[in-house]
Amino acid sequence: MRALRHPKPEDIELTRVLYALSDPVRLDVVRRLHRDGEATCAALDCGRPKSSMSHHFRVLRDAGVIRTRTDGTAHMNELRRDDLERLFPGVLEAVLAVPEDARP
Amino acid sequence: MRALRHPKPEDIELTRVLYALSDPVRLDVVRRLHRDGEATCAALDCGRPKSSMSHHFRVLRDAGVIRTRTDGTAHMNELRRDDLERLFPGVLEAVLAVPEDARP
DNA sequence: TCTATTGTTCGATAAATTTCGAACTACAGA
DNA sequence: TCTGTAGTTCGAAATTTATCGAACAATAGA
Repeated sequence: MRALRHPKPEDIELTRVLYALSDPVRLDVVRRLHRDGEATCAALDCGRPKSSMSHHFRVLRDAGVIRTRTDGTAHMNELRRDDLERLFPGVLEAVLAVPEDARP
Repeated sequence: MRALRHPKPEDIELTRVLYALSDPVRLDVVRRLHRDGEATCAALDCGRPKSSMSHHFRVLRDAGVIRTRTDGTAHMNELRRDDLERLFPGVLEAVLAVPEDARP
């Protein structure tokens, strides 16, 4: 697989992070990573085809929201809590604290 | 002028709020409203034509981020801090706390 | 080595968004 | 009433995004 690009902390932009979090599918992924700590792409599929999910993972990765490491043939994803908290204190925390059912 | 639609608190969605905040122009508007308390559309133009700004105000209004009241021929805008804080505690606060220059 | 399993990448299509000028509405004031 | 000011709405064009199937790449295991 081609190397997965992860932006350096200095290159993470707030508007981009907010955009990445503004999609229901991606927010769901982020919430599950928050709950489970980390998970493979397969474990996070939201009923969509792999290519669609791959797109969403890329948006999250490019925005700096998640970090993906290779583990065999699987890709293990986790939140970049450390970087995000340092750059935008409280933002991710507050978003994750919102009850999931608030609205579809 | 046609009545400006403001979603009821129960209809405000997190993903929509995040989306509204994910645009540089709109985030700038929100930051200025935070700093100045309230402002007319004219006072908030970001060098763009009125029709473009009007579009952004509508996105913010439809998402539930701002409230617009008519004051003569002017439209006075303010953040819906109360509603947002009750629905999504800390989200707006955290976003507004991020230094403006963080990144273009 | 052959075969699954995992994901990514490539097109292509459909749907949303952004942007802007022009036309229009509403109110205030001379 | 006539004029100016403040914003919205209407198209239309240009970007961007989302989605999905199909093809491809990489690793693990039999």
